[in-house]
Amino acid sequence: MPRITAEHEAEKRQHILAAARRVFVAKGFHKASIDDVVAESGVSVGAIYNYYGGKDELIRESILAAVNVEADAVLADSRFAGNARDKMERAIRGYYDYTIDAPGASAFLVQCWALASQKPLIRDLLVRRRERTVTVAALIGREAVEAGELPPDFDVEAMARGFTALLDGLVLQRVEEGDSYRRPEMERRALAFLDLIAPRGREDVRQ
Amino acid sequence: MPRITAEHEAEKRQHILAAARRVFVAKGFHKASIDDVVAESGVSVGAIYNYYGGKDELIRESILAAVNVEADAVLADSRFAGNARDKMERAIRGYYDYTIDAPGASAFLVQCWALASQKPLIRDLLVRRRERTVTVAALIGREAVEAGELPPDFDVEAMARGFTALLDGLVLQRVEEGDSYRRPEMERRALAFLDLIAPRGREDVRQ
DNA sequence: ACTAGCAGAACGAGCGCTCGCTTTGCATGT
DNA sequence: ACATGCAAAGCGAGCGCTCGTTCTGCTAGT
Repeated sequence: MPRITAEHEAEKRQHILAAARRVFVAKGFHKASIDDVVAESGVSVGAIYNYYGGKDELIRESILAAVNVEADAVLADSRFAGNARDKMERAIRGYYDYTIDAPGASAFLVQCWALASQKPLIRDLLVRRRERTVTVAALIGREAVEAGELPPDFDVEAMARGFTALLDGLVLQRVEEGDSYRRPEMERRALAFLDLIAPRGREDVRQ
Repeated sequence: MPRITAEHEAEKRQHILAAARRVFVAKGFHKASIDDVVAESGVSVGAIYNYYGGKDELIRESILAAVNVEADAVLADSRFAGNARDKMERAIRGYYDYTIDAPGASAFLVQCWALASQKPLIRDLLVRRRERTVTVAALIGREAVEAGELPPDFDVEAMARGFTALLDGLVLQRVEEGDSYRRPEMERRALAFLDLIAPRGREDVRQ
């Protein structure tokens, strides 16, 4: 006779995981201790080990959750209609919302990249994350080629990967800037690039 | 009566630091232990503590050295002559040489970014590193504006920061790709972007 | 003989995790 | 309605281990 329903269990797991995430953001994966999670969550050590196998599992689960949230956001935004320029702009704003503006999201991601060198499992997670965003960017690029907004022999795949590099690079700048970060200024960095590629209000850029 | 000369001392410091760097790359700053540095360098714990104040100092010094090496490379390349496109291309290739291709350089940098959230001192180092590369990129951009290769009201500063974001984003992709990394393919990602901005062999792109 | 330089044993702090005990609240018998 | 039993859930002191750092004694150059 279980005293807590499955839904209660899921809630508690969520509670612990959220606390762990906050600790990871504040201290980094390695410096964060289980005691920190205890203090942040208000749940005892023993209880935490009832719900999760250990620190490693907390790390893995928190990364998985973060990547999935981001993926949902990307997919939702990719259904947006418009020309390539509009779509790109929307993709950029979506990225800002979920990965740069969201509290701790950038700091958390950077921790993940640091772990990726040592833990192949986490590296794979990040690779899959990238493939997803590259896919969306490439889709937009191919549409632009078909619409004549880009030359037909244009290397869409390479451009798409370069574009995601730009977005991730802004995550790093977000971390570097810390409290002095201001979103409008940072948005301009991606949009200035967009202006070079497809200036606002122009349909056919070349040919 | 010192039995080793100052030059010998500098050599030994270098030897220890190089070993420490290799360990940091392989295991990350936190997982790396002094014992690992002992094993890698062949120098005993006691000796290491004769030359360095502790692990933190080893970390700080190794970061400082890495940033300085990179800075020298950037400055050397910025003296190159040519149009904006050629300069950008050269800057990209220089970045590949020193920060993406060089063994462990990417993995090391990513570790630094992860530390930056927790250690303001390291964050400052990275910020100064960025200002340097942004300065070079902005210089090229301003020249392009003056030469009529870019419109006069173009936001050079924002573009320069976006450009460094792109380069740093490729560092992350380098880490994600691990052994499957191939330089030519990755070069195309930055160059495809360049093609959008200033196609090869065209002097005046707009107006 | 003396001391700079080095080696590695020893130390203490801090960590993840276990384990035995306590608390909680539902199922059941009355 | 209430008391009782009992398993699930929670708790936190403590164990074992790793790590950064210190210390003590040895070696070898002068």
